Amino acid sequence: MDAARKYHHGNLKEAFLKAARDLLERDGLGGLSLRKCAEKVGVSHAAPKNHFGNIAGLLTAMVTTGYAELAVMMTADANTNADRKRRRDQALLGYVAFAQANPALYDLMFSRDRLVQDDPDLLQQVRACFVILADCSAELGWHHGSLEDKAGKGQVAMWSLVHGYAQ
Amino acid sequence: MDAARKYHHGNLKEAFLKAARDLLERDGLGGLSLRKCAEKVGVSHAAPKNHFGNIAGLLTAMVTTGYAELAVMMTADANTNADRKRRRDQALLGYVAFAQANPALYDLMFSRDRLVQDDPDLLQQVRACFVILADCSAELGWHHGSLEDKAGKGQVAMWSLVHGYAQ
DNA sequence: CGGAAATATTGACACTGTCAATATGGGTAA
DNA sequence: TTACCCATATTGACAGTGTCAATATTTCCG
Repeated sequence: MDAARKYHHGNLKEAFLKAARDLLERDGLGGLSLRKCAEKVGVSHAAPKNHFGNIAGLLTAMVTTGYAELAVMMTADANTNADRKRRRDQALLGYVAFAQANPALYDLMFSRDRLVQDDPDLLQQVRACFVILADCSAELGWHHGSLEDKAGKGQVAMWSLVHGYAQ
Repeated sequence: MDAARKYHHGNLKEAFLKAARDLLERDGLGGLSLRKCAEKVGVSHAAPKNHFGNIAGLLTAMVTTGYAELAVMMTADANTNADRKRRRDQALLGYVAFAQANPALYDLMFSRDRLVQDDPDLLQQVRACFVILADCSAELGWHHGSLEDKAGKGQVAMWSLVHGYAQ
């Protein structure tokens, strides 16, 4: 059976994520609703219940893919033979580029409410992005002070800077 | 006539702002609605229309008062005879203290949607807070480079740092 | 082949923001 | 004082939302 036509109507989960992403960037968060997604996909309004539970689940899943894409954009040069400084610049520029390319999604990624904050998949992707930024700050000589400083304040400061700049 | 009993039911605008603030911190942004505010104040559900237009207007007015309070907390020591470093620390600590004391409101203050971004009162209060942070960064010797750097990058970096830390 | 489980639909419900029409009362000019 | 105007508040209605229970449909597997 075609992987895109599993079950009754295909891979509804990914279809919903794509529809939600389109609606988000086109009409903003205010123009995004479960029912509009369902109509766009061509299923009934209660279909997403099985896959996401509630709208927070859908938004959380979408944001999780956003963090995955962010990590990709920050590590585009990771496997090239560019030097460390070049890779660090790529990471920071990739971060800002992602925020500019997906403004509505980026805002949603930092929305306290509306998301399932303790979702395991979400936390995993967030940590992955944090690690990348951690490597950046480690290469900047910000790790003066204790090891705890290096593992904490440095990366927090790095994320704060680039996040504030992007915002 | 008593200032608190103007018109039919008193100063409804401030009453709504207070009710909205209470609901926001108690139940979060998801538990805040125009109708709940109206019920809490004791008026009909369409009463806020005259004062705020729509819910974005109410949230914007509430956020505007939030920025005003933030400025107050950042300048608590402004008129004392504390030295510059002391005042700068107070500003940054006041910023973080405000964010911790009003988490839901603080999140809302950085919400792109839901607010009327070009509201004149809001912009004025935001600029006031920005100026305070600008003074902080100016005292830190971050103004290397051109004057434009001093007036731009420095303050942006300062706000980014403290905002990211608070978040 | 047949039951079990996953998946999707239907219908309903409470709740939301918004609007038009209407009512109410204060301020003010005659 | 009186009559009018306008700011303010209420009522009723509407479309849209998320969510749930009950039901139907399809796929999977023994």
